[in-house]
Amino acid sequence: MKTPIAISDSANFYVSAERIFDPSLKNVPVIVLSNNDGCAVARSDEAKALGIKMGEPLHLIRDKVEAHGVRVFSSNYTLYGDISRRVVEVYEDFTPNVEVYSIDECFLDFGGFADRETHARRLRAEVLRRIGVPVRVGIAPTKTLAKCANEIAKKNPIFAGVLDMMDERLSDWLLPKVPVGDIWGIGSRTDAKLAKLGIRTAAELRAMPARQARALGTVVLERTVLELQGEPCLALEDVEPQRKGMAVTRSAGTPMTDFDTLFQALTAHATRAAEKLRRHGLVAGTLTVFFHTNRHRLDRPQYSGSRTTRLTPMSADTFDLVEAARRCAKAAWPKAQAGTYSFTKAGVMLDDLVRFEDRPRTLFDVERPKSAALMAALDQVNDRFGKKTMVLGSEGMKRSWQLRADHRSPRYTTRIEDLPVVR
DNA sequence: TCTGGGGTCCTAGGACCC
DNA sequence: TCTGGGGTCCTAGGACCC
Repeated sequence: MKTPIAISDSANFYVSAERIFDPSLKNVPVIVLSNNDGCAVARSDEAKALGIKMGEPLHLIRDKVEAHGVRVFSSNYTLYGDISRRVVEVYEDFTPNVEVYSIDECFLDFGGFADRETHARRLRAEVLRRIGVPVRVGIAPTKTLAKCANEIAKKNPIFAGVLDMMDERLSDWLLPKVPVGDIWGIGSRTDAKLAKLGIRTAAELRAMPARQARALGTVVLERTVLELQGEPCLALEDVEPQRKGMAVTRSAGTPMTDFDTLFQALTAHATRAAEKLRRHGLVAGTLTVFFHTNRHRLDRPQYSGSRTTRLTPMSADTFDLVEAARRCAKAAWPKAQAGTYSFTKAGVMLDDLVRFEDRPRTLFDVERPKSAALMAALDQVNDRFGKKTMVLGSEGMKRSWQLRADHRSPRYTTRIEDLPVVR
């Protein structure tokens, strides 16, 4: 039998977290707002019952909030992070392998337990007893099916928070009742495409040939179909991956119409981004700046600008990042139509992150990676080891050149004379 | 002058997730 | 008037190289 995978998620997590410390919040409508207090991002069941939607702007629900005495909170991510870690500790008592998927969701290796449902119910009771947060558990042979099971358990109180869908007869019976848009990985765009083909349920998507799925969407949709068929394409990742990028983005309180104002905002974002990098002990290899007009105002002229630049050397230095952001902003700024647009959102994104201690110590100017000498070196490597080989190992090398397989792979520094190690 | 195959790199943007 | 922020992965197209 295939290894059972469980996913456990907390119900209305931010609200549940707030309720731990304030019993007066029980059984009353509660919402938690997004960063700038703009939208409702978590709602208690009572708030949902009032028709408050996920992501709904606060200003559109003011009347409801006042009429029903909805308790409103700004988000407190420090608190939620702490609660989340404590919930994970409980999970770790119930399974050897935990993948922390998000602040309120974990995939759990449920292999080797004879009575999975009882095990899940015990886990559920223990999280509630020790932390005070209600969770729901879905179990299935693949992550996508486990998410389905979790979703079904969430919507149907009859399951009392646990659904084990390892038995195929059970998924055969349930998947026709799951709207295709509820499946993990199917967003609104794909949902619309599938609707045109008359595919409305998880069971119907499961029946789609993998090739057709790939043609209609991408490899992602193909994997979703295979996972629905019970073939695992997504492994349990129980080691925390090195993060690949980070971003600092904000909506502007007052729209920005001139370059200096935009650059002022971007300077603040780049400064915060540099601090964030250093806090995590990282340096970045790539910086991207973007800005765009208000997407909710289609009656006004729209513009979105973005520009990416390489940071050489890789850096977490505020000055370097601000300078790079300035270059990018200038390049993306709509000079010809200056004054036409008012920008309401801007951000700085950093990619190709590596730990500070792993940063390449450059002995030659990587601004000119295509210098004749480097190209000659690459050719020489290719001649020697065949076209496929580009990544040079690091054993016994003397630093002189930097080579890599592609722009995302790690860099290696070596001398042409010392090329024996090739992978 | 035209014709190529086989690559990498870079950029921009789409789609989805929580 | 006010409508989030921070991530991941994938694809396409052009520039450029030999």
